[in-house]
This record gives sequence, C-alpha cells and structure tokens, in this order.
Amino acid sequence: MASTSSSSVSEPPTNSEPVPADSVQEIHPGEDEDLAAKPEVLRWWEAVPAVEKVDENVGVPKQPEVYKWWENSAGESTVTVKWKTLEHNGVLFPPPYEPLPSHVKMRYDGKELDLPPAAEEVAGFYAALIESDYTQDAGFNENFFRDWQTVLQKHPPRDGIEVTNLQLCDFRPIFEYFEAEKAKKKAMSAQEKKDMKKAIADLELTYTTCLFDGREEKVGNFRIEPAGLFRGRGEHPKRGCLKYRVQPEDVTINIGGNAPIPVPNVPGKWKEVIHDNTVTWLATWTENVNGNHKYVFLVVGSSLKAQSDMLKFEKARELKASHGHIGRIRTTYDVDLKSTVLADRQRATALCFIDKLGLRVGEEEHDADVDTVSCCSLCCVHVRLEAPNFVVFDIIGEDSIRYYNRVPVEVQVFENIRIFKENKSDEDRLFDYVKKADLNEYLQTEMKGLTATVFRTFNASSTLQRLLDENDLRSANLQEKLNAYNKASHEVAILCNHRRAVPPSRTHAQATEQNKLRSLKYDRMQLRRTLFKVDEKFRGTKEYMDNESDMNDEWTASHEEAMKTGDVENTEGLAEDGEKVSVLRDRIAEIEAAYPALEQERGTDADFKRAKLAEKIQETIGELDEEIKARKLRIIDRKEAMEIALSTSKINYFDPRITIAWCKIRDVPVEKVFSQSLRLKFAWALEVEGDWKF
DNA sequence: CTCACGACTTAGTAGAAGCGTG
DNA sequence: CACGCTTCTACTAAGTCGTGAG
Repeated sequence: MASTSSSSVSEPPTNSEPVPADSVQEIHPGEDEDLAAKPEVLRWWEAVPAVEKVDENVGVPKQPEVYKWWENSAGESTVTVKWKTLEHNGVLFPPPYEPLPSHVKMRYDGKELDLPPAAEEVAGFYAALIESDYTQDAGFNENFFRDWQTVLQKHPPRDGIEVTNLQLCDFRPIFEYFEAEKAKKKAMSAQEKKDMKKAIADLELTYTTCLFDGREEKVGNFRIEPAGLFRGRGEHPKRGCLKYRVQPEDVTINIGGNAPIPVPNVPGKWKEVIHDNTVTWLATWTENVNGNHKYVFLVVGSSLKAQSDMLKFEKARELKASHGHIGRIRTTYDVDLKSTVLADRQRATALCFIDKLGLRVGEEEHDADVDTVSCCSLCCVHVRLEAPNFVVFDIIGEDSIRYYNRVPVEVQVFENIRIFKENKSDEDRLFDYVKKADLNEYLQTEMKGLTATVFRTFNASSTLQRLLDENDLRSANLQEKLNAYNKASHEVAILCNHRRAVPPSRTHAQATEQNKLRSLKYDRMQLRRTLFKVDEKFRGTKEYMDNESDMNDEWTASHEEAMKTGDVENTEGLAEDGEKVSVLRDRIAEIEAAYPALEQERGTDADFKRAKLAEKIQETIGELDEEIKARKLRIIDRKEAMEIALSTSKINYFDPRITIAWCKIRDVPVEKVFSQSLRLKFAWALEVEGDWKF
C-alpha cells in the first residue's frame, strides 16, 4: 500500500543540479545555530526508545519508556498521573475597560448616546465589527442586540434615551475612533513599537513559563479570553451573544500541593484552587455563552503535548504495521457489508466511509446546537445514490464547512445505502443502528487503542508517504520539489476536507483574471460580428451563435469606455497578459483593419478576398476559444487551490518523520516546509534517518 | 447502562509579521 | 519606505473520546 520498501527509495540526489538563481537554496548559516542556541528545547525523546515496539504474542504495545512516572502499576482502571510537581503563576486577566474619550459618542436616532462604561464596552464590541460580515448576519445582530439591551437595562444611557431598535443605532463614531487608534499605533516609530512590545513581554514574563515536574515548560494560553461577542461559525444559534468578562471568581487553578498559590492580577479571589495531578491543565473556567469549559494548557511544543503527539502517530503506524491490522479490518468489514445482522451491516458501511473517505465519526447529538453532521449522524437526505454506483454526500461538516463528494463505491455499499434508506424519511438517521460509542468499542476489539480518528491520521499520513514516494525528483530544483510536496499535501487536504474562506485580497486577483477572460470574450464577440458582416451565412451557424454568456451590457459598456481612454491595461490588469494573447490581439487588429476596405468592394476578386478573410477570422476565433477555455480552467483550478487549507493536515495529520525523511532524501532544507513553530512542535522527529518510512 | 460532562485534539480565522517591489 | 501580498502565529471554536455520576 502506502509504503514502498526502503530499497526502492531513490538515492539522495546529488546536490550539484543547476538551481535557478532565484530559488534560494542556501540555508542561512545562523539558522542551525539558532536552533541549537535554544537550550529550552527539552530533548525528552533522547532518553527514550523512539519507536514503541509491539509484543508479537500478545498484541499489546509496551508502554514506551517516556517519563515512567505516569506509568501506573495499579492496572487499567486507574487514572493516569500526569505530573508530580507543578508550579505556575496562574493566568493573566485583561486590563479593566477603559472608557472612550468623552468626545466619542455613538448615535441613536441621530442623537448622541451617553453610555455608561459597561454598556459602552459592549457597543464597542459591535462597533469594531460593523464593516465585517458578522454584522450582515441577522442572527448575529439579533443575539447581540438582545444581550446589549440586557446590559443597557442595568446601565441605561445617562440621557434617558431608550434603545429599542438596532437600525437606529449608529456605531460609526466608535468604529472610526478605533480605526484612528489603529492608525496611530501603526504610525509609531520602530523604536516605540519595540518598547511597547518589550513592556508587554515584561508584564507577561511570569506567566509564560511554569515548572512542570521541575522542568521549565512554556504555558500556552495564559491570557484569559477577553470579553466580546461570540463568533460561532455558520448558523450557530448563539452567534453574536455577549461573552462576559472572566473574573478570578470564575477561574479554578490547578497547581502542585507544595507550590505557592498565585495571586490574580486583578482584584478578586480564585473560584477554587485544586491539586489534581491526573490532568494537565493549569487553570479552567466555564464560558457563559455555551457553558463550554476553557482550559489553560502547556504550549503545543511542550514535551507533554509532543509525547502524546508522537504516541498518536505510533498508534496510526501500528494500524498498518507488520500485523496487518488494517488489512484484516478491511477484509472484515468487506464481509460484514453483507451481514444479515442489520447493525453489523450498518457498522461495516459506516466504517467503510470513515476509512475510505476520511469522514469523522460524528457525535450523535450535541445539545441541539448547530446541525453539522458526519458519519454516525448522517441522515438520509445527506446521502444520495446515483446509478450505477455513485454516492453523493452533501453535508455541512465540522466548523460548518460543506462537504460535497460524489464517489464511486462498491456495489455492496451502494446496495446497502439503498436498503438503509428504505422506508425512511429525509431526516431519519441513515445508520440508525450505529452509535459512535458502539463503533469505537468495536474498533477496540480489532486493535487496542483504535478509534475512528486513528483512521484519519493513518490515511492522511500513509497517503502523503505514497504520494511523496511516487516522484523521485532527481533532477528537480528546489522550487519543483516544494511544488511536489505541496501537491501531495493538497491531495490529502482534499481527502480530509480542510477548507478555508478565501481572503478578500485574493478574490481581487480572481476578479482581475475574470476580467482578462471577459476581455477575451469581448474580442471574440467583435470578431463574430465582423465575420457575419463578411459573410451572412455564418450568422446562423451553431458554433458562432454563443453570445459569450457572462458578458452583460454594463460590463461591455465600461470595457469599451476603458478602451477608448486607452486605460484597459490599468483598470483590468491586462498589462501582463502573455505573448500568446498579444499575438492574437495583433491578428485581430489586422482583421479589423482589413475589413472596411472590403466592405464596398464587389466582384469575384472581392469574393475571394472575403472568403480568405472569413477563413482567417474563423481560425482566430478557434484560437481564442482555446485560450478562453484554458483560462476558464485555470481560474477554476486556482479558486479551488485557494479554498484548500494545507496547514491543518500538516499540523495534525502528517507524521512529521515522513516530511523530515523526505527533506533529507530530496535534499530540501526542513525550514522550507516546516515553520519555526512546527520545527518546535516536531523537534522530537528532527533526527530520524533519511530513509524513515511511515 | 446511559448519558452528560470533563479533558484534550483538531480546526478555521483574524491579524501580525515578513517580504519583495515600485 | 509605504504598499500589497503571502506566511505565520495566536486565538478560540468545535470536534472526539473516555469516564464517572446517577
């Protein structure tokens, strides 16, 4: 499957290939020293056998000898101990609200509104967003306004105005004040900025690290989340609700029994101080909007997190290792697809989706929140069948990201879906006999520690390995190598459905492309018209009927205006349009110039010339068509590429050793592929042999 | 034996930082 | 040296999964 034997791996290419001058290849000499100069990186993995060996006889993995203190001799049901000693300085609360200067007042129904600080603060949260998409959303607005009104009730405007209608609120004065403040900050000198940063760093210094079993470790999110408006994704029913300011009274501190208890940086007392060494968090509080728990943990690069990260990949590798777990599991579910027990058949089908399509397991129900779905929560509407063997998924998945996939499936899977959908309505569960817990319980029996998510890790990592192996890149330059890596990442990201919103700056570039395309279409239209004038007979022919669909009068008019003023290049970004197009444009100009002379001419000679011209026009239209088609495809391609988020799989699903080994074999500096923070996170993997395989 | 809850991982986004360029 | 674009990091929302209470 994914792995090829190491003997088939190409020799590392010699590094003598010609490299274009612009593709920077040298590693910055300071770079390595930089890493080495950071003694903070605890090399916990060195004390440890890197790979967890599996006992062949029992099939039970031995615990790796990392920090044996959390190994507990007392057997399986005992909770694990995560630390012996823990010292830290608690969390950092944001500074109290600072009222706006007295000249900054929002308006209500045209009149200035004199708000007490508490109400003004909430108005400010909204004001900051008035030019964003959030405030275009009725649900967001409704929730905000209701919560704000509650605050206003307690802290009414000092001038007695009653705020009853969001439409009458004008937050712009506050917004503009914020903008001005931002501009002021931006205009500060480099030194001032530096000083300010230093001051913040000093203030935060005591919070950034803790003593975890006596080792210094970095604390992750020690800053308490500031109050604000809840930015739930998609159609989250609570979007726009007011998230309260967190007080010491809300926060529970978890710390070693002998450690000094930190003092909050704002007035107040901790809700509680506990000494629970079975958990890894340093502090927790409950957020008011959804009642979710928030935790303060160590940073991702901490040894604690890194170890569990490594264990995750070891688990995924175990799935495919010599015992052939994955082969056996797949064979079993293939058989179970035909099981006479409906529950088994459903489970096998669900498992097939999780394995082959990378679906998440999908919780059954989370308190009527958003209706995002995944495998176990699939309803009949979400899955359509298309004969002969296609299944079409169209669902709103995690983070309200749409998952649309039309895939061919085995006959048995197709048949099963048909059966499961029988006599059910759209909103009924497709897998009504499968619960997430059952599925994971079943997986446990197949392999200890196996859960649905392991399939995602396993499939992402093994696919990456396979794709990278496909191309030895012997004669490629650095950029080509990086492109190959990104292409492989891209494919995995699609498998995992990792998507992102396209930032506005990019949509602008898209618009430029779109304009170039339209201007080509305009040329085509003009050519067609000339062709009809040269010879009426073409008017009726099918291939010249097309009216270049997306060209409306408005655009045509503005385009023609731009051409008159000679401003096409500037307004439509046509300047750097490539040689091919300029050759075509020259031809078009020739044609348009040739026609008027012919217009009044009659006789056989003229007919001949007309026929010749018509031929030339047809030819040119043909070439234009090709160019238009190519550009259309490129636009679609680029758009799709922009929507795919490559980082998520790199951070969470790719065993870093795959990438690092690839870098070594292909002679690519690791820092071209892993950013500083990823190199920190994956420090444990940076020393693998060149031919390491997932 | 459920199921709600607690803890921890996975996820997209906003904004800061970096960077080539006119 | 401001500008526009890309990349990186911080932030926090939204999942998963095991467990412990009832």
